[in-house]
Amino acid sequence: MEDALQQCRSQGILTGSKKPKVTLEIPKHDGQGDFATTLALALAKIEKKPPREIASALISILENQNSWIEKIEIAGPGYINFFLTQDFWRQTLLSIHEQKSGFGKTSVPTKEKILIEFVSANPTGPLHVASGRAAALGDALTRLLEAVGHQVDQEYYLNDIGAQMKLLGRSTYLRYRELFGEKITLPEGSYQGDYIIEIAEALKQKDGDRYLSGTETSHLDFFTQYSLKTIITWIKTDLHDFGIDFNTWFSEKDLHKNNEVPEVLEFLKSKTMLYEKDGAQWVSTTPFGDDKDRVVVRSNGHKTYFASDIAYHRNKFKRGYDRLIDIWGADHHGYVNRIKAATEAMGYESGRLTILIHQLVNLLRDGKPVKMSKRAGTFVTLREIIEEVGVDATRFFFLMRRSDTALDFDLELAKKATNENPVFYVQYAHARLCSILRVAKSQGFDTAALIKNTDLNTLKPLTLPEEMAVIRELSRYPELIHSAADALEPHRLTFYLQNLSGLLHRYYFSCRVITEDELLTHARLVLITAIRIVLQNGLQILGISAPEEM
RNA sequence: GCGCCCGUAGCUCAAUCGGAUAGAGCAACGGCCUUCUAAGCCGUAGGUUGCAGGUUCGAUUCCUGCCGGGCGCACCA
Repeated sequence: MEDALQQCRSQGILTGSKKPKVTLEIPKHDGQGDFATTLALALAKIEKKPPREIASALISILENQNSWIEKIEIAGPGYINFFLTQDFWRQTLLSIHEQKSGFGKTSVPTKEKILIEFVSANPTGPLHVASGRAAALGDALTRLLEAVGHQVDQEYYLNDIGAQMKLLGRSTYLRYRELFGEKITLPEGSYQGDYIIEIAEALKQKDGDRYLSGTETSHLDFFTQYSLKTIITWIKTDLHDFGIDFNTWFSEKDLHKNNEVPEVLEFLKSKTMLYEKDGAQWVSTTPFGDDKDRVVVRSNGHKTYFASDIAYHRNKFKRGYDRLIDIWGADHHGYVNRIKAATEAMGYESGRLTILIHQLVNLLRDGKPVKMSKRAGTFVTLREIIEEVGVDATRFFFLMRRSDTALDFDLELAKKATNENPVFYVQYAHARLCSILRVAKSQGFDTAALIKNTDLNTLKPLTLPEEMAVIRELSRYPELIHSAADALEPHRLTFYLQNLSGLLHRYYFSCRVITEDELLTHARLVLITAIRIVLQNGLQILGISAPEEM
């Protein structure tokens, strides 16, 4: 297109100098070609000529230039619609079989080194639903970004120090005493879930009554560390069973141990981004878009949580990452501006930190909201959900919506979900393909050999509109992966897979793959194995299995 | 009060950088299994894209105001 525009200008047909961006899109409706461009519309203003006139000038250059082009039409106000030959589409099947699991991924080895931090729930209890959404999102994003050539590490930030930790230790300690018949009252803000009793019980089994004597203070640290260790193990196990193993578990305690918080404050001071007021130390975040400057050291000498957060982000950058992605729940969105401002104050480009906000999950049971509170212990855990619903369905469910819309997760619905859960629709499409392949094999077809001997000629029997529709959708896959990765929106992939599955089911219904006609059967086997590859590739990115039978 | 996110079919959601006639699933209604898996397919119905302006060839998309919902606004962690 760009060449055509250039030629028009050098031949004096068009006279403008500005060059609009040339984009190709896939039209929504039949009869509008395989690809279309709005270039003539965009040029109309620059050239001061009617768009249709510009379009016909462009077409005169474009015609007969490319053997894939069947015909070109001008439509509506000045769209240029391209109709491509069937060979063009068939040829994408060859490239799918050539690239296999690499189809849709870029061949460029490493573009950027990215650290994606997600879940990072406080280790004061088992993971619950909202963390599951973050987990599914972060994990799918990781593979999406890897598919387009980035190197991605996954990190979990552990808030393993501070007041919450003390409270956790205290809660376990009191439950422990309770197990020996003592009457206790849990203070305001304690963790009251049954899992605390579970931890205390395990300790009683292991060590008996040895912590009954002595003061609470003398045992508190032990109880804190013991509870913490137990809970971290739970969290790791739950995530592992959900299909996620983080590259690093970053401890806030280590951050303090290594003196990084005071260091970052010194660093900010050296950049004149730190000042003292009212006995406290403040970071200048306002010049970078924050509403107000923020306190990092309180007048009582205590460093705020925000101070550790700044130090943590500096630590990430210093480890050599080009880009950081944080995934936070909507309940933390108020912190986006300040942490972005703080990283800018340290001198890091704002574009290098992306904070992705996901809206909260409304857990429903029979359509009624389940009130959840970690402290009161009334929450549904991620484990409970994956045990009841299954990993595949849970992940798919979490990834079906754009991250910035609230997600209703009805447990009863998800549990009985056979009809209503779309993951089955996609997985069934895959299983169906496998089933055809099994039958083909039993009838003596060697699909692998057929694929090896495929070329444009052997694909000629593929002529039906249903077949072209599927192939067109397959060819769209690499571009879809790129745009989903750029936008950090894995949900686009779930929609794509549902759509592709729909095309397959429709094709299955209207055409038989295995027929008397051997050449046709060959071509169709090549087609369905290509569909299978794309379904597998897509499901792999989402972290969902592709079953061969259902 | 201020800030961020969302308002699209009865419900849950899409809509490729501002593009053509706004699409799926579920629910409803009517059809399709002597055939490679009916966890499937086909058809019908369903809309003033919250409201009102603005920007332009063109707006679900961008801007302003309003209405409604969610979340957040500490020298807390």
